[in-house]
Amino acid sequence: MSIGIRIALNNGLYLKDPQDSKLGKKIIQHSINLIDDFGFECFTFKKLSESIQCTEASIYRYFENKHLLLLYLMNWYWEWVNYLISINTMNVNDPQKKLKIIIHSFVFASNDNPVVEFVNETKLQNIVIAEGGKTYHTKKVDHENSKGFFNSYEVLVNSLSQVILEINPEFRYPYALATNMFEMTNNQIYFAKHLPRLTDISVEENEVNELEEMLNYFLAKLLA
Amino acid sequence: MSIGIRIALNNGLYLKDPQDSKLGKKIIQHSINLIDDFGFECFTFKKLSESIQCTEASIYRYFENKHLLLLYLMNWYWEWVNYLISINTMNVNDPQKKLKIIIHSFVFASNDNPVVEFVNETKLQNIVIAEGGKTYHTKKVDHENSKGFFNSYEVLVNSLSQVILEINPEFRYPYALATNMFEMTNNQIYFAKHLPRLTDISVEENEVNELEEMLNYFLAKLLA
DNA sequence: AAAAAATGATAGTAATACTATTATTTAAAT
DNA sequence: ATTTAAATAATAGTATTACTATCATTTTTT
Repeated sequence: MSIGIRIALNNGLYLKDPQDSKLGKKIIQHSINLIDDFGFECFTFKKLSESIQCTEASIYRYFENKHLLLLYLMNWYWEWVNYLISINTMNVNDPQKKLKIIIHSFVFASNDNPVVEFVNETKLQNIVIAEGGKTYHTKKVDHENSKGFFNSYEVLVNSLSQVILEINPEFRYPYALATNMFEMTNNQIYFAKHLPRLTDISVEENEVNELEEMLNYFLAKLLA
Repeated sequence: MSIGIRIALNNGLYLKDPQDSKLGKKIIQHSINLIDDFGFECFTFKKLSESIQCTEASIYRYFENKHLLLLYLMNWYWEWVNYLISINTMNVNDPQKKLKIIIHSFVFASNDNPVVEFVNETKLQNIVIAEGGKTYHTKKVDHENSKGFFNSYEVLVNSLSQVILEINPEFRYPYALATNMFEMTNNQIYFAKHLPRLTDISVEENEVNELEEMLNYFLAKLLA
């Protein structure tokens, strides 16, 4: 019955694949709602179980803890953006065009037609913006990295860095620049909403045109 | 007996000024050690009180909770960098030179001679890098911003953005660029240490020369 | 020496982050 | 359709966290 794609994720992220069951999908759906509404600190498996109307123990059969659930959501997002980029740049050869498409893909990732019915991409992007950094700012980062929990992000960064080098093979910091474009996107949207003195752009109602323009402006100067 | 400067901080950050007493200074000193060693998530006032050999209740007389203590430390850092920048750029008129000095000041903030004996600047910078974002990625950010808890960061960003405009008055995003230089600094140091595929630079033993070079490279291109 | 301020000692509570066990329901295989 | 297996519910329990409260004692200031 389901028409959507299935996002392939590192299976060390979960104990039981949430995409395989009704309850699993509800866990993803409701956790996205709750984290978006109340923030990751306030989010608990108890509240999630109340929201879903299941028991706490059932959730623990899918995810070891809330940190890994967040990392699962981040991986979902990274894979989703990878997917958008790959379908949008298919058959595009001009690297300048590719660059513009990549930027557009991740800046507007939340506006694209949702492909998986239990994931609200808009809310997911809000979570990436507000909570994403917490997945790797942990003492466990090295251990989790060794398990490949950040591979999807690295793939994303790698795609962008390749295009950067196609445009300017002399550019000395393709990975740093690629990473920075992603991080800057999240930061600037967040600052526009909460600490506006730290940015020049405004983001009203998730209208991110100004941000896209700024990223293109930065990249044009850097890669000239 | 104390020779150092006294860092002036927003008094809403604490219940009782830790700079005013022996115990207060110990709280700052030991919290820096503990957060650096074990991470902010593992850090509790219980562990802090054991480390200091005081009671938990005493710590609560200084700080409402560990989040505000972290925000206090961040503010300390921002003020410290503001101080470094202002003394290092005193009597410097050439904006290009000022820019270089500002960059050097915050990239090497931890290497400067410590001025306050109970604050280990190297460890504090590690905390800023690894935990800093957690201070504003909270549901309370708007409320705390309205109390001025991010003013010191805004002052920092403002100083840099003014120099950016002096160099290139046409540059369209001075605040975003300034903010991004600070955020990028922290991110790239962190990635070099933990997720090296996300960057091009290496940082061994807090040796950040490559980072400084990269920031200058980015800024030169952007402000040309 | 008296008063005020700071800290210690102790206790207690609600919430968090789990783990464990057994019962019941649902789905799959034969 | 029946048996078996898998998933979930129901319930209970524990150690830790993040506090708050009270009163005694020590230290500092006047």
